This record gives sequence, structure tokens and C-alpha cells, in this order.
Amino acid sequence: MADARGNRPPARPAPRPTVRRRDGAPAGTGEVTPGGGPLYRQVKEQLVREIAQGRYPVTDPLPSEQKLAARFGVAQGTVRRALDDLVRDNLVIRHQGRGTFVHAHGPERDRFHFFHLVAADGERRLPASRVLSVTRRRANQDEALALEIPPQDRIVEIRRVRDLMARSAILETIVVPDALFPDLGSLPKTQVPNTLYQLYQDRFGVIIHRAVEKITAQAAGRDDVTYLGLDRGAPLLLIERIAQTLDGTPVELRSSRCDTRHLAYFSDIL
Amino acid sequence: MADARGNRPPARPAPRPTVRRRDGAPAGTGEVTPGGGPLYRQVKEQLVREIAQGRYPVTDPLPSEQKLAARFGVAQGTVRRALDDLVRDNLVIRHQGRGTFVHAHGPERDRFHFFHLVAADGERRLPASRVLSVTRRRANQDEALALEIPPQDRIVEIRRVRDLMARSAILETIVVPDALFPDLGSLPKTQVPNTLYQLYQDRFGVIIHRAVEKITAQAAGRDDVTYLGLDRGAPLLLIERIAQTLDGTPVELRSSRCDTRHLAYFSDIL
DNA sequence: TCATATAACTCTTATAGAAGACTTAGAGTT
DNA sequence: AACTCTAAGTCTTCTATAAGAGTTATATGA
Repeated sequence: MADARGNRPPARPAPRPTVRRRDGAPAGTGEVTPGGGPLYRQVKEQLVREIAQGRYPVTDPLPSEQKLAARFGVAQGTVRRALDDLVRDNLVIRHQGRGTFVHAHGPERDRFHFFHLVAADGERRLPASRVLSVTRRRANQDEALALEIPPQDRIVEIRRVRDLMARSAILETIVVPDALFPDLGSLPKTQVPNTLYQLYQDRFGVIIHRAVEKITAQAAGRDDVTYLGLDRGAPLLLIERIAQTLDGTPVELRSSRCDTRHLAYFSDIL
Repeated sequence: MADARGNRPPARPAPRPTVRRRDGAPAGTGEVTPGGGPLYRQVKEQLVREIAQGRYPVTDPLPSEQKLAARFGVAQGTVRRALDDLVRDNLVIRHQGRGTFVHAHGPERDRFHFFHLVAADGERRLPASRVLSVTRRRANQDEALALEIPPQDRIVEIRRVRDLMARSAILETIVVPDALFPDLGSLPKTQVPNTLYQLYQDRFGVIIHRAVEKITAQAAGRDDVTYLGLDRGAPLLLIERIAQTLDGTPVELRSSRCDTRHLAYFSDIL
């Protein structure tokens, strides 16, 4: 009982209320309500929702910590905690003195974060792309399932060859729902940029946040022989990627067939 | 000038001192000295050093935040910041009410964090292992280079076949420096456990913290035919891993040759 | 065994100064 | 008049501290 904090009843009957607020706070647009749990997490989840629905364009900053704190009716430190989490999750990026921004795609991020194939010399460069075709067609069974769209829904398919070190090294097929990317199917081959995720973001407001890759070894087939110059039956690396947005909706299917004679997939386990 | 913070001279001459301490702190065993930079980072780095040198066994907790704060002569919140970073880096794990522990290896962690091969049915189980041989020999050029040991130094080589879903699916060769793992080379085949990293940790005090994997497609050779039942020349996945301790020393080379007909490597990009 | 107490850890709030980035006003030059 | 440079001011995030309230695991005693 020599505790400076005084006597704290140990078996406190009152459970923590689902939502608490700073006492005198006017509680702006009461948005810290869902679920319960720690305040900072409620704030975080609300911010994720708002970012997911495209409320903050990547060009200008989120409201300052002060303003967010006032809006949510919590202390600035709590907002800070939430924002720190968002930084950890690669959702936002902060610049001291400038503000906090939704983490946008660009050559930098795409090369280091979403592209794991590295040339034999160890250089990490983003390969040049040669688009073979851009097609609009109906999804097959597997595609509809993976993209969580109704069967027979329209999709856009992009096929391209990517060069690394002046060699055709990757044969890539990309499938996205037509509904999410209007006009993409009508884009001329020459207009398809190298960094697709940046295109998704800038032109269609779709931000790729997460991707799952399934990697297997395959024997080279007809197309691989044609486009990659492999011998028939030669081993190649097949990477099947499903890319998702912030809210977990799958929006892109990508299969990359790689000649790994001068190339390797790198994975860092931290 | 109506700022409540008052007039702050903009061109302040005094730079931040390299090391600061709370004013009256006796500064225990002055250990927050290196480098400079934010206090919380200095604390973090010192803790990493201490963990790396095995100062805290995985069985019992680190000193409480209070004690660490007192020892380093900083506020508890600062220690907390440092510990949060260590949690993020997978170095320690915290249990409310129990304490903070060095994050130990075990079946759980090894299965989900360090083992990325998943059976076709999606189940993530750790495969059973059948050890073929345990050998002590001299390192070749490549091995010495990768392990950063003198050429011709002794190493221990373990070869094993791992079964997934009652199929021989992975042919694995593991190479570690003999110096770091005394007696490992004399271990009978039947005594080699399935989760090696746990063995490294419990028996030799070596904690694997990070691994880099290089993945390519290869054609099946003689051993692959023998042990995996593949046809000669069939495609297989080759995973070459270098595992490191906390301080970045490479301590294990592991090459896994996988039959990916009923198996795939999964990579999650967050 | 069950209740209680204690000692950790976790969460929230508050405050204050440091440091970086941008804007604006004004002096000076072209 | 138009332009350039600099200083001051303001806004932002970053760092550090402190303290109280809440939660959880464990030891203690009836």
C-alpha cells in the first residue's frame, strides 16, 4: 500500500466500456465506434477504411495528427500510435515536416517490394516489357474463382515478355476484371506501361497492397520455346500471383514463366 | 506571434549532444553511448547486442521495462519504444503480465515463418524427415565463401529426405560450420531432430533470425531420381538458403530440391 | 481449491521541445 | 518592374518524459 498510485481495487467490477472518449471532447464526427478493443486500433481501422475507399488521394497529405486527434476525440499520441501501425503495414508513408501520405506505387516500390526476380549479376532492375496482346474476354472457371467475380464475367488479359539483361526472360500473363478497369481492354499495346501497379493506382484508383505468390517448377511448353528460347521440356519457374487491394479483394492474377538460367527468385525471411 | 509556444529562436546554435541522459540519473552501467541518434534506437541496439551474445536465455524474461529504464537512465516510454521495435523485428515476444522474452524457435515458428513449402491441399504441416547421412568434412570454395569461414575449415553436412503427404518430396543438404556446432557431426542419424533451428538454439545457443532464399528451376539429376522418384530431367524447384544469426553471421547453408507436383513454395508480399 | 494480493506488463493521455519543410515578407539586385 | 536571395514564421512530424488506469499472470494464504 506504499504505492503512490493509491489503493486500486483489484477485482474491479466495471468492465472497460466499448468506447471511451476524452472527457470534455465534443467527439467531432463520432467515428471511433466499431468493435471495441484499444482506442488506437479503432482509430487505425477507421483510417484503413477511409484510405481503402479512396478518401485521401496520394498527392496530398492526410489530416495532421492534431486534426485527426480532434476529430476522433482522442489524444495525439493515440493517433500517432495508429499511424505508426499504418506505416508498419506499408499503408502510409510519413515525411517529417510535410505530412503523412497514402503510400503510392512507383518504380521504386515496385522494383524493391513487388518484384523479386534478380539477375545473375545481383542487380535489381525492373525489366523492360514487350506487350504481346491486350484482350478482353470472358473469365474461365479458375479465373472467376480466384478473382471472386461471377463466372463468365468479362476480364482483360495482357500478355507480355519481359527482358532482363537483353534476354527474353519472363513470359507473363496478367488477368484483371474488366469491371474494375474500364477502358484498359481498349488500350493499344504500345500504351501499356511497364509498372502496371502504378497505372492501376493513377488511372483507376486501385491500390495494390498485398500479393500472394505460389511458385512451382514446370517444363517448358510451346509458348516458352517460342518466346523465351527454351528447349522443350526445359525446367522453368512458374510464379502465380494473386494481388489484392487494401480490403483484401483480389484484383489481379499474374502468372510469370521465368527462365532461371540467368535469373533467380529471391525471398527474404526476416 | 500569437503562438502559445512562445518565440523560438530559429537558428539555434547548439546541436543536439551525442548522448543525453535524464538529468539526475545515476546512469547505471553507462551503456547508451554508441553512435548517437535517437535514444530509443541506442537502447534498441544495445539490447540487440546483449540478446545476440546470449545474455538472456529464452526461458526467462528480460528485465522489466522499469529496470531497463533505470539501467539505461532513460524513461520507461523510451525503453518501450525500443522493445516495440524488437517485437516488430521478431526478436522478442511480449506476454502481458508475464514479461518480455527472446523469441525462441519451436515447431510453431519454424512451420509458419521459416518453412514456405505448402502441400497441394493447402495444409501447412512440417514434413517428417529421414536423415540419409551426417558427415564431417572440409568446406569447399563456395561453402567457405558463403559461410564466411576460412577455406578448408571443417563443416558438418546433413543430408535428408523430407516427406509430405506420404511422398518423398524434398531432398535437402544442410551445411554448417563445425566450429559453431561441436559434436553435431557425431550425432547419430536417428538423433537428428526434425526442427533443426530449435536444436541450434537449445543445444548450441545459436539463434537463427533471418534467412535469404534463392529459388531457381532445375532439371532432376541422379540423386533426384533416386530419392524423389522423379524422371531424369524433370523440372524441380531448387531453394538455396543462407540462414543468419542476429548479428548477420551466416551459419547455415541449405539447399532443398523439391518435387513441386504436389507441393508449392508460397511467398506473401505485404 | 479458491480467493486475494502483488507485480509485472499494456494502454491512454498530456506536455514540451527538436527538427524538417514550406510560405511569405522584405531587402537587395538586375 | 521583375527577379533572387534570405530570414522569419508556421506547420508538420519526431523524440522524450511522466503518470495514471487497466489487464494479466503468478504467488500467497485461508
